[in-house]
Amino acid sequence: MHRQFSSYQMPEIGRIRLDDRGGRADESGMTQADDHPLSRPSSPAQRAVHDRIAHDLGIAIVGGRYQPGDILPGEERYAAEQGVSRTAYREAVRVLSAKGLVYSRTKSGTRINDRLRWNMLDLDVLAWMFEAGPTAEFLRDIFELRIVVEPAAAQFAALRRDGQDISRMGHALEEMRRFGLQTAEGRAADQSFHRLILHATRNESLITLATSVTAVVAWTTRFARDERKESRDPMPDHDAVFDAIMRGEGEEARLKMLALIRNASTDAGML
Amino acid sequence: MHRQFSSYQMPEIGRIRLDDRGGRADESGMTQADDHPLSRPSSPAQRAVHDRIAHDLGIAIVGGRYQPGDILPGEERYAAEQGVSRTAYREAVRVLSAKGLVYSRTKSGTRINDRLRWNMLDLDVLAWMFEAGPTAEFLRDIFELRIVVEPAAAQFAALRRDGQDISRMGHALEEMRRFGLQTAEGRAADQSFHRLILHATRNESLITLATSVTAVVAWTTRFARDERKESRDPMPDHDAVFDAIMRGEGEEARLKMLALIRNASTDAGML
DNA sequence: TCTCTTCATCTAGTATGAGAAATAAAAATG
DNA sequence: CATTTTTATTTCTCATACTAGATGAAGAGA
Repeated sequence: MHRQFSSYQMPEIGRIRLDDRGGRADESGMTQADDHPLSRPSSPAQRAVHDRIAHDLGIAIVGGRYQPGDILPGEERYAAEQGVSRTAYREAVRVLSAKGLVYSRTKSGTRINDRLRWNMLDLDVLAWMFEAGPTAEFLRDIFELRIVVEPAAAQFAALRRDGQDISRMGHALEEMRRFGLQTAEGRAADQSFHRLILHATRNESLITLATSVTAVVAWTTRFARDERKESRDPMPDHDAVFDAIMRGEGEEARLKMLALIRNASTDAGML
Repeated sequence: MHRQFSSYQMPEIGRIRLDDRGGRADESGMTQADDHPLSRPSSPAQRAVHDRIAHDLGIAIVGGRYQPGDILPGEERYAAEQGVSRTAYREAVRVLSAKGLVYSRTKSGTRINDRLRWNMLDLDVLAWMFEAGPTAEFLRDIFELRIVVEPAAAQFAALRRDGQDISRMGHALEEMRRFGLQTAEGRAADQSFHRLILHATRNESLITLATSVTAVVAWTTRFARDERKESRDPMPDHDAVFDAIMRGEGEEARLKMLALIRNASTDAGML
């Protein structure tokens, strides 16, 4: 047999996942260049065992090494083979079950659920998909979702933003203009701008959804960056969105954001 | 002190939650009147202990009895007070953690996460919100999301549906027309129609999202039903959506679906 | 007095064994 | 052949012991 699932073969991406959980609260989109992804005060130096197991199994499942209908190894067996306790394994299975990936019954064992039951928008599931090697369909699905969600968010933001939202967005765009997307500060400002739009929608479920979607987009574009030397100047698109939101023009904000995403996606090679 | 969280005070709604997990696969939206919500073959007669604990704590959290930043009772203490084992309690906490509701650290205890980290689109979280007594903002958020998602789904469906999709949708509409929304068969046909549209989008993340949204909508309208004796005839709206999808007119399908939802929502008293 | 270090303490995490409950499959019964 | 009973297997639950790491307070040093 082979040795182990070993999630440590992809350290770069693996680390990204951790950034999203357990950071400090981040208030609401200030633009300080706090972008050290590793600046967490004191994460448990080595991940908990049950967490590592869930990670390994999660990748194996979304990566297709287990198919829907397959049954996971029994508790005794897995614990013995992997040298962990049944407790840790069971807790890992509970996590997977909570995300809809598997379903446990006595006597039958725990089976992989049908993909329709998977919680595709869960941040961990998305991260696992990404680590397992995202399929073209997966990426297409997410980018389509982005095209659905972000323009709608801009529309709601245009109708509900207050003065503070406007001023913060303006500040983010200023910084973005000043530093450019080649610098970390510039990219942080870009992220802030989009986060501020989300915040201005006053819709928590929309925020949750968009957070997942933009995470995948960020992971994707992080590697697609710098393919062409100089891509299109992003500022006019952003200014147009900001202008529409500021003036409270919902439909216009939606269309401008749609244009922004279309341009950004084609520049990144997607779409 | 009070006795226990006791999720059994709301039997009707509590049972709804169970229907979504662990049913048979359901292939893809056939119209047979299989709508007995209680027809599951052999669910564990009484729910697992860790599941009940997760349920109780989940409701307590989303219902605001614990605020973000609060810490849950320690393992020893909770186990002693509630008469369960530490194991069961820990597994429940793992579930909540997997859904983003809490975050555990040694010595600090497990704290309630900021709402931004909650997995608002998780079916269980949504169900708990609903059981805890959905706030007006929560319902507004979900209905807004529905208005964003379902028209977009119709648009994609119009571009990607195949002959089988069309024929199934047509059949569903026939049954819906035949039985009407006053009967269980008619409502099942209605659900099938919407599910078939989702299926035709060929986008799994969209399907996952819409599944959550429509679940909440269904729970809501289940109680708002029959307020007015005879509401508007739903068939013309449905026929219009179907027609646009059949002809492959994406933008038209989007607009017709938007109209359908608007009408249904106003009839149900929402919006 | 202040700062840094050390250390006791508290809590979640891991491990193990033993048994209960559920259920799929086999066997017995009509 | 249908139905019921038994059997075997697997998850589920509990109890207990121990580990590890974060926290805060006591103590040492400036």
